[in-house]
Amino acid sequence: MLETRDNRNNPDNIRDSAPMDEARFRMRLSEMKAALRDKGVVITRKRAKILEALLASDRHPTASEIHESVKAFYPGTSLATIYNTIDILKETGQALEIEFSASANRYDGRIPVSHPHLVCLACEKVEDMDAAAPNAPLELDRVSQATGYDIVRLRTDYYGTCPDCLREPRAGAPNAMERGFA
Amino acid sequence: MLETRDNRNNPDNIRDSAPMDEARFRMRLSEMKAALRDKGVVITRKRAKILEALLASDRHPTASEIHESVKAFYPGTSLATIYNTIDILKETGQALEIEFSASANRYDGRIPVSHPHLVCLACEKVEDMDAAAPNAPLELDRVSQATGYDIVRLRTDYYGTCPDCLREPRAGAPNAMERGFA
DNA sequence: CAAGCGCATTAGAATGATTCTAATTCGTTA
DNA sequence: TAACGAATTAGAATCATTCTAATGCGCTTG
Repeated sequence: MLETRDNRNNPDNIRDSAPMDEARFRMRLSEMKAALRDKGVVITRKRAKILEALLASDRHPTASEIHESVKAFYPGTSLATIYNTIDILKETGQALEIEFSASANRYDGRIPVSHPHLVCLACEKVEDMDAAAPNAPLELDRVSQATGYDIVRLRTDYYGTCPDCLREPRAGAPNAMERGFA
Repeated sequence: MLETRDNRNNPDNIRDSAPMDEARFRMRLSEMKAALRDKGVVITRKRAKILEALLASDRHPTASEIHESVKAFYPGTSLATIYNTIDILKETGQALEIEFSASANRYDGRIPVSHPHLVCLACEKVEDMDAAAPNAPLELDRVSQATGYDIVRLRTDYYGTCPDCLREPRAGAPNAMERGFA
């Protein structure tokens, strides 16, 4: 019966923060490397670590978070290298940049096509939301048709307070909303 | 017959860059002033000019564009005052901030509830898109229900090249996409 | 194996939007 | 008119990101 599949009120139906399994991790990693090689970009050891750091984190990491991870293996690594590699990933469509003006940009290498995010204004967590929901390519086409623009990507993000922060509002820490994070 | 109303392929159906008429301008202006007064905020002459500058422009102006407008009337005005006033507008839900990390934030005082935008990566134009389309409050509720978040606003923006820029690509100017604008 | 070329990487300076600071001025009310 | 609090100011500070110019490293070719 249909009823058993109706789980619309189950948060897990639409929030997607599951850790990436080993198989998917490796698959995505070689996909990314292949895409870079196709562009004539050399996969150095540092660059490989950057890709891994990006994929390993379920936090939609910032450039400096990636930097920290990579420095654990290659202490001499410069932030500039992280930004350089991220630029290449963006150019090749292998990573998504989620821009913020009041805090550092976040990066998504796991799902490289436009998809919605949930952003917690209190703890600055960024989660994927139901990656399958809107069919991005279709949507880009539809809007291109309707507007005369040549639309290449879209951004759909929901801002609010996550369940964790609703449950235990941190008395201490200055909250992100006050600091203008959005 | 229905056919005459089917203008889905007409760009004007979904792009909304019409200038604001006098009546709507004045209505919105007093709405904003009322909202500020309710909060105990004094409407000084400078603040009034800031609100007007924000409403008068169909560009979704930056803070410094507003600053320039206001300085035409009150030359001594400081940028800090613009930012202060914008902050109050944000707090009272009277203006929307559209954040960019690679260029200045843009502000929308005309339609203060979440609605989609079209962003041209070449000329950095920001247009409203069919303001009526998704019912934001409803959508916030739906996503709150589904995720357990308390969602307070959403961002839906489409990035690409506008019809003008598709027609005449400017050979000279460094294009925004290359400069990382998004 | 040696030489040379070009990309990768680096440290640190530069940039630019935004926020902060501490002092001054303005508006309102008494 | 005095006095208080809010508004405003110039300029310094901040912070993520980009730029610069020099150095290093890995490949290829001879």
